[in-house]
Amino acid sequence: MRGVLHPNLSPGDIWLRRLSDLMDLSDGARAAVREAVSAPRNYQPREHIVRDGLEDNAVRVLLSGFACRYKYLPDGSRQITAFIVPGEICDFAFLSDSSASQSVVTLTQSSVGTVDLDRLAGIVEQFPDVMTAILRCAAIEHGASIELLVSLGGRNALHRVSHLLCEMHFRLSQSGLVREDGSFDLPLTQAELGEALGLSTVHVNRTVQVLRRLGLATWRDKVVTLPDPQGMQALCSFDAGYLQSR
Amino acid sequence: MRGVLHPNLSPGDIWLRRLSDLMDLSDGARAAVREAVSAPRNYQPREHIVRDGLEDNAVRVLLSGFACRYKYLPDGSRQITAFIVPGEICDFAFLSDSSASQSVVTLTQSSVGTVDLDRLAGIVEQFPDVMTAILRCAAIEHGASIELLVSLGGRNALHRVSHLLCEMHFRLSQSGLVREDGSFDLPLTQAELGEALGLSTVHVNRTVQVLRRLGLATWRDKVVTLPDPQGMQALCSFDAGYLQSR
DNA sequence: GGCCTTGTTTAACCTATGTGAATTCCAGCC
DNA sequence: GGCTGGAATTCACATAGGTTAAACAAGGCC
Repeated sequence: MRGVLHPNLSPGDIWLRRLSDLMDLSDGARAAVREAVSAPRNYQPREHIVRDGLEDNAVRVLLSGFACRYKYLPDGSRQITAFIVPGEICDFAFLSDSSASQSVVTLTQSSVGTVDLDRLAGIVEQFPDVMTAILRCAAIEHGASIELLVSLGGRNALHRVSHLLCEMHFRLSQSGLVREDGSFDLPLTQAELGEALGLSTVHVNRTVQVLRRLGLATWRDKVVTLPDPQGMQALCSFDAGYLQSR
Repeated sequence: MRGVLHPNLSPGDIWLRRLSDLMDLSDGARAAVREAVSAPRNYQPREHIVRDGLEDNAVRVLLSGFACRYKYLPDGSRQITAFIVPGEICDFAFLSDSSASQSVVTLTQSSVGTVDLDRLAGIVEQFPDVMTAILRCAAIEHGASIELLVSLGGRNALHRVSHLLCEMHFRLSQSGLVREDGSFDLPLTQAELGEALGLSTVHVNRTVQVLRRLGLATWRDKVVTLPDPQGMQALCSFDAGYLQSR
């Protein structure tokens, strides 16, 4: 039956889509990429995908669900450093076998595909554009960290929250996960948002309510709607440049 | 006279030292790297090395002096995202012609060497280890951003300041810029420290004084001394892992 | 239907850090 | 030897956001 019911669907498609957005890829490269992604493995919510940056010679791509990267602080609290949405690479340590030990954990039920590192090396050798695309992923990921750093260092709570909502809106729309009416699933708790934005749960809540009162955002049952995306972006001076390839 | 007075000194040496620390390089690779670095160009304090991420096909390496990378916030204030010390690459945008527009500006009189991108491509092709070393630089740089992000999101003022001092101590010692007695030049103003750590100048000052009273750090005339590095590291749970290659 | 559990919301109070404005310090300079 | 300008320091006061705890809502489960 393999391939009969979904002759054109493969787990690697979502990653392929992401890479193709960042770099024009030849048909050969496209085929190689999509075939390189393994059968997905499923994860429960709060299950670790990567622990302390320890790897096993594979690139992991989130195929569905929601995850985050984080580091622990000495007092036991957790600083979330990035949210990971479908189509994105979970951890870029493979690029340099670096030792910056972050962990990656799911926030919802998720599925993850893996690409064997040796196999990827072969693909990259044959199709250098794939390496370019991956480096662009890494650069965007770095750009997003920097933007979060800027939020933490220089923006107040209202701007932090709205900037993050704008970012998620943009990223999820890239992956085709924003609905017609502008709403999208954001399966985070307010506590988790706080762990990323350096805010207490209570204050995240206060801030979300301000956005509601301003008519700029609603967030109920894990669904966010931005009725006035322009106004939202204006509020926090959001500019998606850092999420795009030039 | 060229080469006579300093037969073994070349502007590229400091970069070579850095790359060699991160990756064992063959003699051929070493020679290629050191010869690839152009004659240094000098910069005055507060002069831009890179503006808005705009490039001109060259990698820039800080050879001497002190610089920082930053982004402006909408209110005109500046968030410093990284300090750059001698031997480090000013901007990694060349790796992916990314569009995350940061600027790099000197903090002191500095000299900068450039490596032509085409030439670097040739070197990398012949000596892939050089690429590995550069990717490790990039990973460490990313690790440092993440650590700053963690500081801003989760550490109080005292921990932020001491963590940064520990980091500078470590990085400068890697470049051989820490003296026997443990002191090192830190040519920043307290205002600039605040722009990196998300603190007001006044509060940076208060915090430095606490460190002085604790006997953990002195900072006078742009010279920092950490009389008790262990104690300092313990105070802020500093772990240099993120600054090293595994 | 009652009862956990997890997440959101509200309220009262507290504190780390910001702000604005002097003041002091010091290095260069005329 | 006084003047100037940037940096460090001090002081008085303001506030954004943290903390603790309690109330509330809703989904799963026996």
